[in-house]
Amino acid sequence: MAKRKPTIHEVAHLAKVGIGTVSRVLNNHPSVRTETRERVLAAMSSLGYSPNPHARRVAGGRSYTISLILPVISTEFYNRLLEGIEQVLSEERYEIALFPIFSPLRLQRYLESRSLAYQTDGLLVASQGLAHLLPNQRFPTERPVVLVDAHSPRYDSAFVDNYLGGQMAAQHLAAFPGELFAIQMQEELDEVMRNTVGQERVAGFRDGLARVGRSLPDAHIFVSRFSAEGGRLALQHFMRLSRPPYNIFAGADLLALGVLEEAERQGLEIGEQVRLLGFDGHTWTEARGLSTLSQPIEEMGAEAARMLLERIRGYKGSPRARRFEPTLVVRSSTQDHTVYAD
Amino acid sequence: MAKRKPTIHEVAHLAKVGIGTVSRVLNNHPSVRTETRERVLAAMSSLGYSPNPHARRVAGGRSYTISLILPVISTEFYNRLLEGIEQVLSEERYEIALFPIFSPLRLQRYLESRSLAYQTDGLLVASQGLAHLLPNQRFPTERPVVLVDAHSPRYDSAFVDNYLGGQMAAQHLAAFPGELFAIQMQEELDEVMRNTVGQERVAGFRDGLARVGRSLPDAHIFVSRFSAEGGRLALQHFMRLSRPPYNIFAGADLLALGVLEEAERQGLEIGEQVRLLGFDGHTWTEARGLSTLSQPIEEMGAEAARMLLERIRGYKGSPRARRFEPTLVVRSSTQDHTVYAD
DNA sequence: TTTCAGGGTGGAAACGCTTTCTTGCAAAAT
DNA sequence: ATTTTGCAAGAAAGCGTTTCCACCCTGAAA
Repeated sequence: MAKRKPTIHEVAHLAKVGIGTVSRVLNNHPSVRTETRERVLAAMSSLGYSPNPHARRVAGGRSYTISLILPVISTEFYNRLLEGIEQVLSEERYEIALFPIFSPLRLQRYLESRSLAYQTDGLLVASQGLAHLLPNQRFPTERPVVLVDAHSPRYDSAFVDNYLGGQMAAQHLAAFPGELFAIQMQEELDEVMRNTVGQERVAGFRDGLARVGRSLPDAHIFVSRFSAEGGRLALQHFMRLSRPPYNIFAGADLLALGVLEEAERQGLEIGEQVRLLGFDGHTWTEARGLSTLSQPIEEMGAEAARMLLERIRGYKGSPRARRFEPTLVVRSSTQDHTVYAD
Repeated sequence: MAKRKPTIHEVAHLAKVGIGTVSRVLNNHPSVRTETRERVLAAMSSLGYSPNPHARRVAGGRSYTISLILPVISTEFYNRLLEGIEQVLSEERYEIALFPIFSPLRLQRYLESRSLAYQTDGLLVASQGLAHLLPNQRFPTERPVVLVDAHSPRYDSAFVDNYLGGQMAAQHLAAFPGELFAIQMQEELDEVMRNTVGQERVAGFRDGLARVGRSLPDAHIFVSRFSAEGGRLALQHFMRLSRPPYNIFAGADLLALGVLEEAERQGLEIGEQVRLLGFDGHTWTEARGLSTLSQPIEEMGAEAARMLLERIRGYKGSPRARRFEPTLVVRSSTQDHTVYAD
């Protein structure tokens, strides 16, 4: 029992070819006849074979695995990001090893050079404040590093312009009658987990409002942890401050969800007494009729993955920064039925 | 540039020994003379040598890595669990590869037999409903599997008795005057993410109350997502139902934190008008004076890790179940200053 | 018909280690 | 003095891959 995993030799034997040919099939080498390739692939799947990444690394210098370091907050966002990354990498038969940052301590472990995180072919880092923590702002590795949803002059990066998103929110919401409000994601207390995304979005909102002659009083900004319940508390808070209609920019779709829930509880009509704009563009927003600033999360992840692959393959240029812009998606939560001068 | 890393051969040559001896030094093999060992160590540090982990894994036939599959909810709990597991494994030169379940889709990928998760020496699975999803309730691997914070007759497991914890909460809180309330963690809608922990705790609470002749009306159970804000909403809800004092069993410390925050906002005194008992025993509860049912999370993780190591080393016995019990920690949140008959 | 090019393939060597086998040698036992 | 024991350490055989070289074809060019 406990039969060992099949090796390339067993595949070769079953397919009646040499091990060299099996290896060529594994690596998509062009000079393998289609008929041979198929026989080998059939043998592989019949044996349940998968190559040993460590042996690949020893022999060829590549393990066909990359590391993704990411925080464990805001899971829907990271889930989509992962999806985008995986899309690109799986086409190239790359695997992803995840390094979720559960705590500052755990992060420190990841940053030690002997960590498993550095034993792969490259690093994808999805954490804002992370680069700033490192000595010389560099990760302790010779292998390529690409930042995603973050920015640094040292490394390739792909990120969304959150400030711009805030401005777009301002432009959209300022057109409606009624007072303006914002819900901002609380910044983590810990330096290590620092995440300024919420700040950037609200700053853009405030500045965007200023540009059209409106101002956002500090009292109209509700700071909340990242949860739907936070959105509910925010609406309760706003209701104590003033009367409808409320024009609310929620710093994230999840916060907006709480506003929707609480509005329903309070009997406020969405699109009339409460105009609500989220941020993220998660799929469920469509069903809920929630207007939102849609981020191209998957594309951002895919682009980061592509840049990393290029680096792994030897590209040596200076760091590239790919900026993505959110898109305003208007739904019923900011489309009321009354008509006013336009 | 990029001079190649020194290998075991160069170390052996410099220290004037064979490569076998260098390897023995690396692996703390006892039969190396102290004098020889020191010569080898000196050679290593003078060359800046560090062993190639991939080569070790290929040659040794082991990956010196185990997989930990876990959900990404309730991060403090899992952080502590990880800590306990790592404690044991790092002593044995083992690394942990994490497989966080971000979504049902991602879980399905982990369960496919060709996943990276199965490229390691063993599996540690910290997810309640997971075993039930599998064909024949077995993971598609010949490697050893141990469940932690979960239970199944098929595999070794280490878990905390949540129902008992609920009963202990009942016994403690029923002694105080005033009405009784509970906050229960919402079950995930998704079958895959199913987590009955919240249910078990509240069920124990209800049954424990029944035993002493008290009952817990359904209206006194507030079901909330897992967030501090959920606790705040819960207290608001209870305040609408009845007057102080409130005796509240929060299904998790994080929910209790929200109750603390909201009580402060509402001017209710903890320990007097609000008696509050959490569940988990996280470290911050001490500073906040929160009574709680402390779970031996680290020990549970450590025990699971030990069982897995034994299996990896060839232990063949039938599945073992290790049950842990929570401990009641009484602090000021359930120690009021008034005196009544005891 | 012969020569040549080049695609397709098998197998040996290499990657950097661990592990087993073997030998050398000194101390203990006969 | 001879045999036995056991520890230390070198040599060599793997581990599961990639890569390179040599060889065999087949078909086009001469």
